[in-house]
Amino acid sequence: MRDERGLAPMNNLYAPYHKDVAGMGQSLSPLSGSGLGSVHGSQQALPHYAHPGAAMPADKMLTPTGFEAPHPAMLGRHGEQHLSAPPAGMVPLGGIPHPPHGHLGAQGHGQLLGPGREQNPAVAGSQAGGGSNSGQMEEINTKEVAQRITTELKRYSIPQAIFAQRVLCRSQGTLSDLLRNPKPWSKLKSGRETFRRMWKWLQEPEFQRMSALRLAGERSRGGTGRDGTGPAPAPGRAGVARAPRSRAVPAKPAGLPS
DNA sequence: AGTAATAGTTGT
DNA sequence: ACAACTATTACT
Repeated sequence: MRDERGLAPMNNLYAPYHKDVAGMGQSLSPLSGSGLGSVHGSQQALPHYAHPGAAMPADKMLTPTGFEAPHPAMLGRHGEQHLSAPPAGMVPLGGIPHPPHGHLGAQGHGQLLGPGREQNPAVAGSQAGGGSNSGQMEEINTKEVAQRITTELKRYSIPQAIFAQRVLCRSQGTLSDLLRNPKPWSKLKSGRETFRRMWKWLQEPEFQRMSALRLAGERSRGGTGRDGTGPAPAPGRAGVARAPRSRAVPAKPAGLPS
């Protein structure tokens, strides 16, 4: 019985467009009054992606004017081990983004992290006081990130295996371990990459997050009946040759290996 | 049955 | 030594 948080398993698809999970408990953003509200509601203050001058009208949101390169799922899932300095100047990276709307407490009771092995410097809570560190990533509070990822995954019913493979390019076991036993940033060496990806994912807008999941995990079973993922005569290795820039949702690149 | 968690092992 | 993978087990 180690169940935490009363999750309402009403959502099957990772679609952000949850009608409104009203009745779900408190995890739902309170402001979801307007249909679109819910989408951004979850997003804690979106940093506007640092866009000076150019405002980002809603109708233009499809064009990620800000970043398109730093995408794990987009860059192919092969060699990723080496992170080459992420595009600087984007996410504000702040201590811990506590959602202003407060959907925190999703669980209701205390965190499950308690046990003991927590040597994390009390970094959390550095939110007040103009902590906006614009600039590159500083240290990520792995504990917090892990917690948030766990929550979000549950919220959308995204299996670890999917998230791990699609977004982090890791295996399920690895993710599970990382989420349950996050090592302090200072103690991480190369594992930072993975956490960075998680962080990055959290920072993305809904549709983009889902895109990442769907991009690589296009596993439609039946449904429209048309999808080249069926037979897939062994794509072999490459096959990741998609257009560099797709307008609006890239749709589906191709079947997914693995 | 599906998903999450753990163990044990391997590669860098 | 760290990070991650696979396989296995446990739980829902």
